[in-house]
Amino acid sequence: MKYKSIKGTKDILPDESHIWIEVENRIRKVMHTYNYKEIRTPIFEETKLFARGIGEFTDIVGKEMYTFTDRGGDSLTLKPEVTASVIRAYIQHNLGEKQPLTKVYYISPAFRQERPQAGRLRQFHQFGAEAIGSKNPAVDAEIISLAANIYESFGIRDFVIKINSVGCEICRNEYKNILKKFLIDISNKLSPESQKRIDVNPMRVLDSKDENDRIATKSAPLILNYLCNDCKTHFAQLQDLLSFMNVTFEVDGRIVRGLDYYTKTAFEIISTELGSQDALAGGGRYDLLVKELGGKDTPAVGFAAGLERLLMVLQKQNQDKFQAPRPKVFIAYADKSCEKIILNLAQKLRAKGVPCEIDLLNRSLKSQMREADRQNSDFVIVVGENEVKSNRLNIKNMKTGKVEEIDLGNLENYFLSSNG
RNA sequence: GUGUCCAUAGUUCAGUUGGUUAGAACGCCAGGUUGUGGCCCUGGAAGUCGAGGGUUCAAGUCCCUCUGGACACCCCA
Repeated sequence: MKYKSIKGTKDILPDESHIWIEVENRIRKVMHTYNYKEIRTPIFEETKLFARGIGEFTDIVGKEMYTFTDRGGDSLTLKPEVTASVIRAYIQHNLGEKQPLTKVYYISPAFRQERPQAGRLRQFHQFGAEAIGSKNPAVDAEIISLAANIYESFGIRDFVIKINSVGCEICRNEYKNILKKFLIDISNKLSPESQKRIDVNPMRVLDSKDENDRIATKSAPLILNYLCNDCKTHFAQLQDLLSFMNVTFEVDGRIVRGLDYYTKTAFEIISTELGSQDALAGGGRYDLLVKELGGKDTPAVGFAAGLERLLMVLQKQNQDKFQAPRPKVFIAYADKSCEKIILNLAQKLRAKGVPCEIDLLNRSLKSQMREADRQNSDFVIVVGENEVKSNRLNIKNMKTGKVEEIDLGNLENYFLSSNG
């Protein structure tokens, strides 16, 4: 085997592509019930866009981006997440001038150069939504409910919604200093990894998976107790609204998002079914990003979710059987001389939108029947001398085994009526 | 980037302390007398044993390097 797909990438083969198509369509359907419209942005952007948008010192920008120089000497990057691109498009096309609130969603590949593991690929797929233009906590609530609704629409119930507020520029910085002091005092009890993080990103220490870190930070100050009045009210209102909307959630003061641009609301949807990579979706409010990227000061909320992780949960729960496309009719020939006739019949049916298949390998009738069975087609028509002479066709129902005889002229009608 | 385990037909796997032409199941192909699938029966095709190097009379089996995969850390979707 000479050529192989790149490490951490996967082919979606014909046997499974229909599942992706169906899942994507269902996601679209829920998005549309909330009146979000699809936006499609290029898979690569100027490197600076992500460095600026996501944050120079995040892991994503620091070590995970697929960055290259094109022949013109420009530094380009395969998008590691989609929000920055969406906001770029929002600003570039002045979407905010057309209407005060822009509600968009996306289903898109994303790229990060990490070591692959369960639920993590180098090219993976995200779906998500962004509502740009309102600071109303009702939008936060809508985004969270939208994300949750997508999972529910697939019959998935084994997930937990965790929400937090990471404050704004003012109260977060004050809190960070208080937290730093606390962490420095107990730093000898922390893991080496966490010790390094005290300066760079102290809030991340609270989110550590290390058992000892968890114990050591049990009495750590949580940001929820240090929010300014504005952030505090916003968070209280959000909880109130979610309760009114019958969205079940947990408040978790330790949630920190990996991207720098979040303000106020941060949330995660965690699967209780998956392994180590159990985050189905994450999101929150990012009131500073639009301005940061050169637009007007515009508040926004959004979420991003992993398509592969949704598929993993679906597979684990064996929730849904997605039907693959299949031919309704298989038209076989009894002998090769009838090939032209079956081509013609297939042509007629296809023109009417009836999916059908014929043999293209000069196979025996037995083989054709086997093929029809394997293709899971509903009906088989065998064309031979008899049919040509009588102008009548036998239609075999493959489920019941019964055969019905019709006039050749009624062929299309037969499949367009209740049988079709 | 770090760690652990792994790599043999299309797929899932056997393959003894190194020893002849590397096996099975499923799948695939063809048949089982006239023009009808599934079940069953018979036969067939199919492997550079991940790649490269080394040890040996002899390597799928032992050693090294690389590549890829699985899982975990880090981080995230």
